[in-house]
Amino acid sequence: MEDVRGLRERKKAATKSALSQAALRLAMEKGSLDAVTADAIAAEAGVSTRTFHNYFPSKEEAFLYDFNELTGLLLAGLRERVAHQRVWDAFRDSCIALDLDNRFDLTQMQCREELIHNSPQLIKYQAGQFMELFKEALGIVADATGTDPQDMLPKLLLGNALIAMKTANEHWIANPAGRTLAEAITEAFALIDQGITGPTTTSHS
Amino acid sequence: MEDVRGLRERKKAATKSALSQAALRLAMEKGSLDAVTADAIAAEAGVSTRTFHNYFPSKEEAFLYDFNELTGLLLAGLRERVAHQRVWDAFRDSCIALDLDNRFDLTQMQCREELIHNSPQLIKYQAGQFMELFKEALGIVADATGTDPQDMLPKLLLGNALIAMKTANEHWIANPAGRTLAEAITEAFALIDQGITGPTTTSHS
DNA sequence: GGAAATTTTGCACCAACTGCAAGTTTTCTA
DNA sequence: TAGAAAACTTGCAGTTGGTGCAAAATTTCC
Repeated sequence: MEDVRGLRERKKAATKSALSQAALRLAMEKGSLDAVTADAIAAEAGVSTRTFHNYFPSKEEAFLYDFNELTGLLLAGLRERVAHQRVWDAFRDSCIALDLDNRFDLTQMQCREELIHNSPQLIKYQAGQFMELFKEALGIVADATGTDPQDMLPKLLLGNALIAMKTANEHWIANPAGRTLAEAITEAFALIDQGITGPTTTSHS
Repeated sequence: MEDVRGLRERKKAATKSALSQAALRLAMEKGSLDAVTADAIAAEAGVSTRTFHNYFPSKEEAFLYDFNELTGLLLAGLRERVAHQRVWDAFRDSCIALDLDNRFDLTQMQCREELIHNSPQLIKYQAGQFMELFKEALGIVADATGTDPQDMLPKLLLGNALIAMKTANEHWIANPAGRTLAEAITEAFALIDQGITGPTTTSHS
């Protein structure tokens, strides 16, 4: 009853995961990924430093590994849904379908969030990954709808969707009581949907 | 007729600017900032490598120096306008008031844009600076309107505004013919204003 | 069982970045 | 204006990140 993939493939996936986990664990221990060396991560995972760098170009990439995997799932969901839904709804539903809250432990998500926001390096890397996500999503939308990816409209639409996703996630992680992540996402998308630009005015007395 | 600030301050500003310019010039020469060493930038500006790192923590920061200065201006504009305008309009008008197209040479802006989009490192750093801009803008809005910066609404609003700004800039730089940057910005903000989420649907035949 | 393909690892190397202390330059004050 | 105080520049040593290369170890496939 071996896995379909050979031993080699399974081992590679295992070490990659082990390295990512090690990065996460050590960062939580030290309170910051910046305080963790690539050497330490490799040692924790039981491989050489050189091997660590065969798998990840940097410790930040290792730390964000499964976040990065999720963007793959998100894009796959988008690709599928965009064929028979408005782009906006397709993106929202793909976010919800990720089922983040059931996939990960809440306290661990909170921990990761804090570690990211405490490390300038991690903020940059995560932002960079968002940029890639944006670019790929733009390609998908352009393919599906025939719009020019150079146009402002699809960029604005997708940018807003990304903002909605990120905002909803952050907000729910910081304040998970009383509603599901799916509800938070729905709320964020609905807020933009009904025209976000008006309401927040200054309170002239 | 000396500057109000002493010689020392002027010299510091001059070297900082020289270093930034050197980074830009060398990156354009080599076709990529990644191919330029900190040593080379320091040499080009006529200071030691160590001094370079006294001014900038990385070559990326040096490259993005004036971009970063602009965010200061943008935030100042926002702080001022938000007292008597809707946040949305205040942000848009602050963007326009930056007067980017008159402040910089178009071909140089195009060059910078290309260099950034060809360097994963620069993309990350720029994205990181956007994050900081976002955070500071959020604080300003929270102060001015009394909204909680934890709420989703101001985050969504400001996120959308940032997206609009970035999209308009990119679009105008890639396609400056026939209209001013201010018009492009106005258009982008107007597109979101009138509800961006609906129009782009798939074209079921 | 053993050759071929792939992975792991050590090693050498370059580049980024920082702390520290000594040397320079600017500023301030008497 | 001399000269002390403050601030800036620089070189040096050291840590870390990251890559290319070739040898050793492992897995795969016939």
